[in-house]
Amino acid sequence: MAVNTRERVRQAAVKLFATKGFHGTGIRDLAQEAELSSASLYHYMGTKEDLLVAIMNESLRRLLDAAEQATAGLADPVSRLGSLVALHVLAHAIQPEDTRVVDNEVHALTPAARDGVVALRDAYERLWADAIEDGVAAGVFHTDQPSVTRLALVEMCSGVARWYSPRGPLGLDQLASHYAELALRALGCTRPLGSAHLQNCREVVSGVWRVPV
Amino acid sequence: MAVNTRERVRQAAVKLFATKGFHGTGIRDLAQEAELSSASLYHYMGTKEDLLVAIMNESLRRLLDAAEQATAGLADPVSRLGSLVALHVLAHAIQPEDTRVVDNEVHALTPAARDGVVALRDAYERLWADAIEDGVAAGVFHTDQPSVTRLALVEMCSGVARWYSPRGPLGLDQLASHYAELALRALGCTRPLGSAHLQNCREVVSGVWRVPV
Amino acid sequence: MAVNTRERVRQAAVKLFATKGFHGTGIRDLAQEAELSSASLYHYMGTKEDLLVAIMNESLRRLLDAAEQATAGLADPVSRLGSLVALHVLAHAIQPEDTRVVDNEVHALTPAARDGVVALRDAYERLWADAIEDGVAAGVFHTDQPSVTRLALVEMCSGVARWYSPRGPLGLDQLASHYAELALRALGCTRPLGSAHLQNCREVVSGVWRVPV
Amino acid sequence: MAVNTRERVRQAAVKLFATKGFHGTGIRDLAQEAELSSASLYHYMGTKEDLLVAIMNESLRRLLDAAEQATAGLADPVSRLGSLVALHVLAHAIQPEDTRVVDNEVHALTPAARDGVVALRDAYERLWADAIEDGVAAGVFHTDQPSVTRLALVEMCSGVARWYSPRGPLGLDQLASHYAELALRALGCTRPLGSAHLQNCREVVSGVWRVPV
DNA sequence: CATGAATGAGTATTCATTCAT
DNA sequence: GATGAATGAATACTCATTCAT
Repeated sequence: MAVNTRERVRQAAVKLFATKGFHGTGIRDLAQEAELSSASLYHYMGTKEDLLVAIMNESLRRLLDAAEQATAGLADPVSRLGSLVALHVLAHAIQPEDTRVVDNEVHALTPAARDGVVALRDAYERLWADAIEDGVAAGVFHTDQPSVTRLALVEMCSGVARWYSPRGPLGLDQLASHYAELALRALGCTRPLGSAHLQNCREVVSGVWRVPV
Repeated sequence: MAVNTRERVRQAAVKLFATKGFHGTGIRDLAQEAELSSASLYHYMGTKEDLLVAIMNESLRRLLDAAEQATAGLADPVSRLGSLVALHVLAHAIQPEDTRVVDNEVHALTPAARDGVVALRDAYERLWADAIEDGVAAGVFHTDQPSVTRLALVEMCSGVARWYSPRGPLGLDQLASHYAELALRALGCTRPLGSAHLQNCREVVSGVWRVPV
Repeated sequence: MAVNTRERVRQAAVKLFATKGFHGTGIRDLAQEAELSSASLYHYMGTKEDLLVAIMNESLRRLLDAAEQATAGLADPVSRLGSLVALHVLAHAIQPEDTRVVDNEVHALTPAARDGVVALRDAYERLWADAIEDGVAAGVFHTDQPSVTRLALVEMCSGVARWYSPRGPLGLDQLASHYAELALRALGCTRPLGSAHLQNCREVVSGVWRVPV
Repeated sequence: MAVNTRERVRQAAVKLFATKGFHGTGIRDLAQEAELSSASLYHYMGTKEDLLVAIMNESLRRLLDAAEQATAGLADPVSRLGSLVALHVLAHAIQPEDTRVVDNEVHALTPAARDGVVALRDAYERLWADAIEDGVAAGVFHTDQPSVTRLALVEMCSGVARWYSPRGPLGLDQLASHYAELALRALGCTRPLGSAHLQNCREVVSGVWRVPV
């Protein structure tokens, strides 16, 4: 019971923080969404900011874990970067609210909390940076500003959380492979992402977020 | 004098809305930033939301005007899309705060105000969509999901407002041409944006935002 | 407990609205009078205007109920009008604050709320109008402007709330019968109100306002 | 010019204080109604309360003057009381806003200012009290509570300001003589007010308020 | 004469949070 | 577990008033 309630609170918070922003969400909004009194809410959370920090850390932790799983054992930079893109896109497509909270509400964090979030984010982006740098070194990627390119590609993929709808005509597979193609092309690479890698990403996502994908 | 004060209020609002969000910015924060008492603030604005609406509409209006100027008379889809990318990137690099407000605070708008903002945004994206569709029809761009591609590219370029610093090593020219290259490559086009078009974009930006670029 | 507190808030509001007017009464005055913090006040009320509306509707509702009870079954216009006068005067003498709020603060109401109050008021005055018209038709009252006369008499009786003090020399019985005499005389009727009817009014008042009279 | 403007400010204040109450009327409302900037307002008045005090004192002063003129030289209590009633009613019918301010906004006065207003009011009511007491002594009026009766009659007549409209079917003459009849009847006196006295009241009112009546 | 600018104190209302029950 | 009650501090915004120009 308690576990479920705690989860309901978390989901209410994710939904509202994503929709109205952290500062735009009142504790009473949260209570209503979670179908609890506002006093009861405090059995399942610390402060409002604790809730935000937990959401952000968990979301980023999962993304990082998933990215590590998806690229574990991949030597080829094209496969690695393509997998990172596909995974990122899939994650943002199936968890758009969590993602938007992570992307948009950093400013609401206390400096201390922000440091932890930024550290996770940096670790995650390191995976992208390594893949790109390795690809450039291997001559399969072509860019004279690898960092700028990395930032551009990550932002491109994160944007998915702002518009993708599972009820639209575009399937997750198409979406992910389309983005992988865009990214690899932008890196000057014509080879597409192998469908085995895409399939692998789906499985990782499915496991990490415990959702059928 | 009054004109200057009004402008100071606007700039304070842009800075704080971009940094702390609309709901995270108090009227007292605004007053302090504008070096006014909070009561005096109300000589220069309507409500806090009026200020937000004005900022958003002006910013989008300028972006749309600039985009129309930059592409006016360009028949070639490659030049048009490249110019849109360069212009978008330049605008986001020199006005990152305005831009972040427009991108992140739509949720804080009243439905009525939101409609106006969305209409401007749609008009702007129409320019991108036309350029991409024309390029595909002309066989110079290759994508089987033009709308998705458009969204991906716009998001990629908007991301600039979140990390670019004019004090960093990367110049505006390099930035813009790099993004134009990424975008054109992603569209399966190897031809780069001509430097004359880039120069034209700089001039348009310089005129519309009245800033030397 | 909660019920008592709610009632305490209501009484504080009645007292202050009557004494200083609705707009002259601050939420802090209310809180102080009710011995609550101003934030706590909002557990027991909606807005300040909600409080005013509730006070007005309840007061008028009671007056209307009492008037209907006091005249129920009375066929004789002299008894009916005399009873209405006595009842009105008694109500205004024992509830002067509620009454003054109803009489003086209509201008502070939102149009929507005003409509409801005016409807109750009209229903109440209808009772007076009927009694007067019936008396004129029966030849026991003499006035060629029944509506004007009704307004004059109601205002005359309402005035009691502005000056009567239970600590003064005049008892409630004397007060009520004196006004009944004034009213009946003004209507050209020499027959006084029977003491049984006066007694009946006292009982109705006592029941409706739950106060020994 | 200045004199006219000052008068315009006074009239704006009377209108708004009567309609929305003193505390419900803002200095900006006043400025708008007087077609002046709120700063300019202060050339023509002291504080907002000064304006209220002036309005009240002038209104009461005029009423007192008029009452003294109307009854000067009248020995007969019936004529005196009838004239007071007629005059009061006429004054309230043609100056309903001034009157409502006087009647309803006493609570908004500082104690010091209130004393002056109450003194004028007492002097005025003294005229009524004398006429009633003289009539009782002379055996033409019959009431065992002269003070209560006086209060009742004054309130009855003041009520006119709350409902009378010059655009309605009832003329001023009819109104005044109807009220005189009601009052005299209530005092147990069957003799009506002579039409010469009514005419005299009209002339006094016309002179004191400088309005054709 | 007139007013734009300015403000300290005030407005009603909501905030996140605690705690006794 | 759950919540009604409670509140100090904050919210956006308005007040009556002054004053330099």
